[in-house]
Amino acid sequence: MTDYDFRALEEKWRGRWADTRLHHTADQPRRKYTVLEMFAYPSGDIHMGHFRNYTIGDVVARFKMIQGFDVLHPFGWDAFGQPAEGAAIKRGNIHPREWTIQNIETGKKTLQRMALSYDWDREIRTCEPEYYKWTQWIFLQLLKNDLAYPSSSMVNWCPKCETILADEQAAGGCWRCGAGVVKKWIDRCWFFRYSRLAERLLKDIDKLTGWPENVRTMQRNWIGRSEGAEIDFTLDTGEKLGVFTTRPDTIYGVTFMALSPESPLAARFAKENPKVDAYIQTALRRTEAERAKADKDGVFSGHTVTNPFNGEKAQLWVADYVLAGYGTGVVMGVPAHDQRDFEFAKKYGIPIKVVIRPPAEWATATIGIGWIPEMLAGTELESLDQHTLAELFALSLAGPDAIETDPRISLLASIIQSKFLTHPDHFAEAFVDDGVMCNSGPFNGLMNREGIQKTTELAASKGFGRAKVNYKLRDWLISRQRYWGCPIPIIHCARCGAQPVPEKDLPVVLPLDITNFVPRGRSPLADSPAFMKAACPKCGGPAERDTDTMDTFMDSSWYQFRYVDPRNDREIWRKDEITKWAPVDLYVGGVEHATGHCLYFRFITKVLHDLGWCPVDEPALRLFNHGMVLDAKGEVMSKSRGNVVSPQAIMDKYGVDVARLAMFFFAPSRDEIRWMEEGLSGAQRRVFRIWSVMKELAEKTRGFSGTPAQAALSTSYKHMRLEIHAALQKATHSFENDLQFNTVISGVDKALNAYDEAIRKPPANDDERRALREFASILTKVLAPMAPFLGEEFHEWLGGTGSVFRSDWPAVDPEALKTDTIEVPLQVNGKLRGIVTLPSGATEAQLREAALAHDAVRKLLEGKTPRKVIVVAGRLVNVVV
RNA sequence: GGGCGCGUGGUGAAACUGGCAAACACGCAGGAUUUAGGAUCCUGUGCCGAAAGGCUUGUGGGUUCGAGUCCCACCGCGCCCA
Repeated sequence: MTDYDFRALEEKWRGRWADTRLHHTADQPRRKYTVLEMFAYPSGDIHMGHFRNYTIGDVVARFKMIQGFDVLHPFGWDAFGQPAEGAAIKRGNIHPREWTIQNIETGKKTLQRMALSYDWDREIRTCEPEYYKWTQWIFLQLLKNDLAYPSSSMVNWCPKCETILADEQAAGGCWRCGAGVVKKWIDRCWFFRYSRLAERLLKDIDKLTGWPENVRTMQRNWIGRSEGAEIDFTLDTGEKLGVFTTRPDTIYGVTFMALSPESPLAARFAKENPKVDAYIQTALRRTEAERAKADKDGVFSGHTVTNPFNGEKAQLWVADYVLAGYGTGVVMGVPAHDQRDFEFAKKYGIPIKVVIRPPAEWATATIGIGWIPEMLAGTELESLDQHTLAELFALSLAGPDAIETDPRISLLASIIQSKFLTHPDHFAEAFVDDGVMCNSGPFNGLMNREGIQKTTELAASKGFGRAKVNYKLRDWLISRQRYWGCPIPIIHCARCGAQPVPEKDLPVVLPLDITNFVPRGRSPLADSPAFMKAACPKCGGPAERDTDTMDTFMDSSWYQFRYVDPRNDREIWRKDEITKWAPVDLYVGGVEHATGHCLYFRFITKVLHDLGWCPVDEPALRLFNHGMVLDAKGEVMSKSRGNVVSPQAIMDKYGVDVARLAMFFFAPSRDEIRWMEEGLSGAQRRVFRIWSVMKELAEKTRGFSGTPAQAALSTSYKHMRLEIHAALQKATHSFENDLQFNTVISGVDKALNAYDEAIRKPPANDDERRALREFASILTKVLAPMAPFLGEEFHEWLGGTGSVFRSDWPAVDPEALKTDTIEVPLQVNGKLRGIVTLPSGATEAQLREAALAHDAVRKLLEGKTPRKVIVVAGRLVNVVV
C-alpha cells in the first residue's frame, strides 16, 4: 500500500509556487536561459501533442533553474485564424473572439495543471490589440524599408477557405483544410520581399549549428537557389521575352517556349485567341497536384519567338507544367535535354534537337536503334553490323557537324535529321547528363559544363543575356480575405493611393460587431461601413481601409521576442529587455514547421535586427523537433478516428508526475511514440517504488550529510553509489543535450535496483548512511525536472528549504564512478571466449598475460603462438590466431 | 523521379569517438506473501539445441584484429520536395 496521494501533493505545491512566485522571470538575469516551445493555436483543449511538446521544454527549463540560470520560459497563444470563424459559422451564435477566448481559458487551465514552469505574467495572445498593434507596426516598418509592396497578381486560392494562400501554404493542398488549391486573380494584395533576404537566409543556415540537419536541408531546398542565365528572346511583336534557365548550354536545342498560364502575357494572348483563353481557364482551375500530373498539356499561343543565339524561330506555347513561380514564368523548351520539355514535345509533335551528344550506349539503350535498319534498306548502310550502327548512330545525333569524320555518318545523319528528329516517338527519354556540345554553332566540341559559362558570356557580351541567380523562394503574400486576423494598416485613397496608417493611430482595431463570416471571396470586413470608412492620412479626404487581414504566420513570426516586454504599449519592446533575453537558447516544436513558420520567424528576426530592434539576426540557437504522439496502433490521434487520448483524463487518473514520466519513458523525445496504457501503470509502479524508498531514506538518514568515504563502503554500497552518480551524469548530459529522458529514467531504475541490493544489509557505518543520504539527495534532483511535484516533496523531506528548483545541481563525483575491478572480455579472432576479472589499474601487459593464461583461450591456441594480441586498455583483449 | 532519415527480442527500446548486442522497462512463465488481487517481492525470459555448442541487429557484399555503428548494392518503411 502506498500513501502517495498525487492530488494532495499537486495542490500543496501549486499553492506554494503561486505564493512564492517561483515561475516569475528575473528582472535582472545574471546567467540567462531562454526556452520556448512553439505556442498553441487555441482550438478546443490541449491535446497529447501539446502535452509532449511542452513537458519536454519544461524539463530543460527546470533543469536550468536548478543549475542556477535565470530562465525565461513563457507561453502564449497563436489566437488568430480561420477555425474560429468556422466555429462561428457552424454554431451561428458564437463570435470568433468569444470562441477563441473560451478555448484559451480551457487550454490554460490544463497547461497550469501540467505543472509547466511558465511565467504566466508574460502570456501573450496574438488576437489582442495590445499585441497586434505591433504586428501592424512591423508591417509599417517593412513598408517603410521597401520590404512590403502592393500588387495585383494571380494567387493561390483555396476554394474551401475562400482565401489566398502563400506558396508554402498551398503546396500539396491547402495547409489548413487540405482542399486542392487553384489560381485566382486578385486586384490588390500585399507582399513581403522575402526574396530580398533569400541569399542571407540561405547563407546563415550555416550558422544554425544547433538546428537539426534535416531542417537545415529542408530550408536550403525550400529557398532553392539555382545559378543560370537569363536570355532575352524576341517575341514576334518585337518585345523582349526574358527566360531564366540553368542550362544555357542547351540554348541551341530550343525548339519551343512555354509560358505559365498565370503569366500576364498569356492573359494577353487569351484576349486575341479563344483557344488560348479556354486553355487558361481550365488550367487555372486545376490544383497543383493535377498540374503536376504526368500528362502535360498546353496550347499554341499563335506567336513565335526568336532565339538570339542562332536566329531560329520557336513556337510559343502556354503550358501548365510551367509554374508561375519559376523565374519569369517562361521556360525554354529543350526536349532533347529536359524530361518535362521532352514529354511535352512528344505529345505535340514538336521537334527534338540534340545539342549535347549522348554516349553510344545511352543512345542505343534509351532511344533504341531497332527502327533504323528498316530506314536504311536499299542504301549503302544496309549491311552495317549492330555495333558499328550504334556508334555511327550516336555520332550522327550531332548532325552535319560530324560528317567530316566518316562519310557514312553523313548519310545516317541526314536520315536521322529528316526522319528521326522530327518524329520523336523513337526517344524514350531526354538525355539530361553531361556531354559534348553539338549542333551548337561556335560551341561545338565544348564540354557542356564549360558551355554553360561560355554561352552566358557570349550572351552578356552581345547584350541579350546575363548570368543570374534564381530562387525558388517567392515573395510572401500576406493578404487574407478573412475576418479573424490582424487588419492590414493601410488606407486606400482614390487620390493618393495606398497610404500607411500613421504609427500614432495604431492599432487599427478589428471591429467586433461583425456577424457574418461566411466566406464570399472577399473579407467580411468589407461589409462593415464603420470599419471601412477612414480619412486619407495624406490628403484628409474620404478613403477606405484595406479589407484584408494578415496571414497568421505573420503573428507568429515575431512573438518569440515580445515575451521580453509583453505589456509595452509605447514600443515593440525596450531594447535593454531584448538584450537580456535574446536569442532563444532552445526552441521546441514539431518538424512540420520546418519551412513555413521557422523560415518566416528567421526572416522577421533579420528584418528587426537590420532595423536595430534586435541584437541577434537569428531567433533561436537551437531547435529541437519532438516526435509525434500516436495511438496504441500507431495511428494519428484525431476526433474523426475516435482514438484521442486526453491529457486531462490521464492526469485525473494518474497525476501529472506519472503522466510526464510515462511520456518520457516511451522513447527519446525526437522519436514518435505510441501511447499505451501499460506505460502508465509502469510509470505509476515506478513512482510508488520511488515514493516508498524516499520515505524510508528521508527518515533513516536524517542528520547525515556530505560525501561518504569510498573506502568505508561495502561492495554493494559502492555499487549503489556508482549507479546514482551514473544516473546523475546521464541526466546532466541528457537534459542539456539529446533530451533522451528515457535513458535518464532507466538510469534511475538501475540506481533503484542497486539500492535494493545494498539495503539488504542495513548500513554498517556512518559512511554508508551518508551514501544513502547522498543517494536520496541526487535521486531528488534528477527526478525534479521530469516530475516536479515529487522533486519538491522529496526536497522538503530531506530538509531542504525553499524550492528544489532554487537549490543547486549536484556534481558528479569521479571517485564514485571508479570500480575496484574490471571485467575484461577475452576474444579469440573477434569471438567472445571468456571474461576475466582484473584490478581496475591493470596494465596492458597484465591484460595480455591474463588473456593468454585463460583456459578457453589456451585451448583454442593449441599451444601455438598468437599472431597478434590486441589489447584495448580497460576494455578488452583480442587474440588473433 | 530527387533529397533526407530509419530498419535491433513477443513489445517500447539501449549501446559514448568501431570494442561483452539486447541495458532499463512492458509483457509472459514459475515461485513467495496475502481473505483476495489487475498490489508487492523473488527467479527466469533473443533464437536453435537435452547439453556441449552454434546462430543473431532488413538482405547481400566490403573494410577491419574486431562492425548494430564505417563503405557499396539491394529490399522495406517514413518524411520532405518534385
